Amino acid sequence: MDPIQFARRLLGATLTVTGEEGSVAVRITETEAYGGSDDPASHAYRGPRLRNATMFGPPMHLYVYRSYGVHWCANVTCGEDGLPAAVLLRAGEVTGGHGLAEGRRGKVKKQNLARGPGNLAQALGITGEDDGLELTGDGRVRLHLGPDPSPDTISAGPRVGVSKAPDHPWRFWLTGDPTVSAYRRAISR
DNA sequence: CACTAGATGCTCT
DNA sequence: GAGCATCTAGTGA
Repeated sequence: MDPIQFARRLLGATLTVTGEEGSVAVRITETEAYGGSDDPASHAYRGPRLRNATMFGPPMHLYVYRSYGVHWCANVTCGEDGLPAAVLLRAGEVTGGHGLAEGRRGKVKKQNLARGPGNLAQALGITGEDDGLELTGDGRVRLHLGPDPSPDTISAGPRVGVSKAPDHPWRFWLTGDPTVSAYRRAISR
């Protein structure tokens, strides 16, 4: 599927991760689309590498990479087998397993538990070991798509933290949601 | 509140 | 050796 369409489709979806300590569920409120050889900001732009192998695999799988040495970031692949495309999960609202999420994140406001890609992955307990997991089965990580969100609740803007292709408005979020990350405040105005 | 700067480790040049 | 799909603490208004 086209990553841009898929990024919008993922808004409002619920991602559940079950570990030994229990489950944490997150309602996704912010996403970013990444393509393949046509997207200079994508990890897949320069072709397949060890790190991005999952992006070239089948759709509806979890692609996890390490960012700035310390953080994990979670993506959902959406391209057919061999065609790289993925959607980065940038922020969400914790809807289940608050205690577990708080234990992992430390003392932060509830709305900030899964605010930002690194924090979202940490609250859910996602690490590099989860790279390549299937999302449609009943495994450790499950994605539950909700109804297609109506377009007038979605805002779009340039992607965050990306130096290339800044003119691509491929970041999407639910308008006005308090859990959306705001490092680069009000962009597309 | 708004903004800046540094930590941190892996990947590619 | 540079450049990151980042986060937090700290400063100044």
